[in-house]
Amino acid sequence: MINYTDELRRHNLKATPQRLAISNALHSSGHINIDKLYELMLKKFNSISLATIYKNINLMLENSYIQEVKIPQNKSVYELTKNYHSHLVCTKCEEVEDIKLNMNPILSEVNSNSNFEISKTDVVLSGICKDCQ
Amino acid sequence: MINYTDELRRHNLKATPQRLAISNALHSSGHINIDKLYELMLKKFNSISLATIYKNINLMLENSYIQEVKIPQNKSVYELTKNYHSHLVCTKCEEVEDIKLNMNPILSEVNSNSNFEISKTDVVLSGICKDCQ
DNA sequence: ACCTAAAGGATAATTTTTATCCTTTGTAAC
DNA sequence: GTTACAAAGGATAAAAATTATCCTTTAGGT
Repeated sequence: MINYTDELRRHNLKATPQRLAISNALHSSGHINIDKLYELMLKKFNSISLATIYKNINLMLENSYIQEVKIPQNKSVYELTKNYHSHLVCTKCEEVEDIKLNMNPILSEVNSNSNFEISKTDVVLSGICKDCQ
Repeated sequence: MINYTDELRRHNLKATPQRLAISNALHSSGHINIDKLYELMLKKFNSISLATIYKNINLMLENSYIQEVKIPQNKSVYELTKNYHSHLVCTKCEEVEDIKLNMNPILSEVNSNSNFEISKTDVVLSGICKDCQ
């Protein structure tokens, strides 16, 4: 149970109990979608409003406290902002895991093929995870 | 104005005027979201229903006639199914373009780092396109 | 030309997300 | 520790996005 008070404040977010709980849910799940997050939060705060979830997710996104990961053929999941990484998605159990990949080969390939100035790369690799094989 | 009758039938889709028009809109725009597609279609069929757009997009996706591309911080766009490729998204003009990239460096990196069996890769590179620089 | 399953249009219903409004609370200043 | 106030939470309405329903029309095989 990590205390995210300072981390929230560093992103200009007041450290409310709901936000601390959301932070911990994101941390322990790694990646979670809105519905599952709401379910989890209801266990801690039996009267938390779905609007609170949405308002916080949006504010946390704006302040770069969290990131959205768009999953092919599925709902978006959210994660605490970390160093740059890519994602592996298991199409069977739907788990999402982080993976650090070297983007240089791709970036240099784009440079030589086009005049595009890349500022961000989003890579999602789908397949079957170790446990599901 | 390409005739997509056969191509539709090859994907078990009846060649209706609406579907032929959607096919051409996808072809000429390259990538388009639901709203813009609906706008375009209204110009051809002044009484086309938005439900028709949704029903067709979903059926075309199921039959792999088209593909969805999830754009970071934006709405999904749709494209006619083509050979595998990645996407460049301009964060200024929002245009999406295809780019052929060699995924082998990434795939072999995943192989050596994990036991994940990759079946699909989705790569979206965001930045500023040639025209917007 | 005929038949029938499938598609289109209109619209209702659902689902998802955002806005509103009032009460409560985190936090900075004293 | 108290106070003050902007900001956050909860309840709920509203809006936006997507899907379902139902009846009419039509594509495409016979």
